[in-house]
Amino acid sequence: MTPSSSNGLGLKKGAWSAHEDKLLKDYIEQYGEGKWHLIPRRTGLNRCRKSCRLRWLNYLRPNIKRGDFAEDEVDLMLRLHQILGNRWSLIAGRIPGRTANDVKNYWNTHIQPRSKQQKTELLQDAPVTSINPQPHTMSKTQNLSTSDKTQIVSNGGGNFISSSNEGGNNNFNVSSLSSNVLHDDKIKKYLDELFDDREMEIEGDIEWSFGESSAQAEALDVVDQEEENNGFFDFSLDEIMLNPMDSQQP
DNA sequence: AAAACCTCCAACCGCCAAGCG
DNA sequence: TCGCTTGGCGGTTGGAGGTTT
Repeated sequence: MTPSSSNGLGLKKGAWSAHEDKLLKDYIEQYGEGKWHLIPRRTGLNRCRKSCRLRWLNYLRPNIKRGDFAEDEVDLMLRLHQILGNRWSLIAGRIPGRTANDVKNYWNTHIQPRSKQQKTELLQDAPVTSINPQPHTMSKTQNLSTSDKTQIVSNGGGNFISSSNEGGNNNFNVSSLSSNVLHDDKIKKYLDELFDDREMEIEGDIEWSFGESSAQAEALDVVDQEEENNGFFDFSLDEIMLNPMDSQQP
């Protein structure tokens, strides 16, 4: 990535100049976000649509917070990552003023190295005992409405989700969310399905929509409530650091 | 003072899903 | 149904600037 280099199509790459920033900012203030493919044509910017979009989202957009992450922001990030994994855009949508790129960069530079180091030390100290997850069954079409008797509980050692749909056979449970069982493909698949389901509008009172930032916040308020009621997040930062979901990454 | 090394983060890349004709 | 376009995302890169030797 050399500054002011260009690709085969003659599009400029590398760092943005103040003039380019102004062109992009002026355009979006006039026409709004979206229609990224029109921006180079209308502004004369010699940049691809992706580059324009990224520059706006990560740098030019108003209310973007700069500088170090505050302790509460890091805390929130860790908790959300515990639930969502590397879904940086969802995590960022929950941390005001921070972009997905910010969150991802912070995680990769500050948290990941530390957690890996701790994990290595842990492995040296004691052998890891693999915990087999409880068998679970779950339908992709399972109704996750509030009428379900869904319980999220913590037992101190590990964090458990359990649920029972009294009317049907859709019983499932996940044990030790924050433990090494996350290596297990079945559990990972389950979590993927779980969150995929939650991203859809679910029959009932909860509207899970991760499309817009405000909606994301609303969706995750449910998680906050469960935290308050059930102590789902009753674990310390150090515990989280020992059990990151970075194991999900290939 | 300067070379080597390290850290941070802006930007790029490739992939995927949705929308549309 | 298929192929194309577009928007969006996560992973990765590499240059700039800071720190250490």
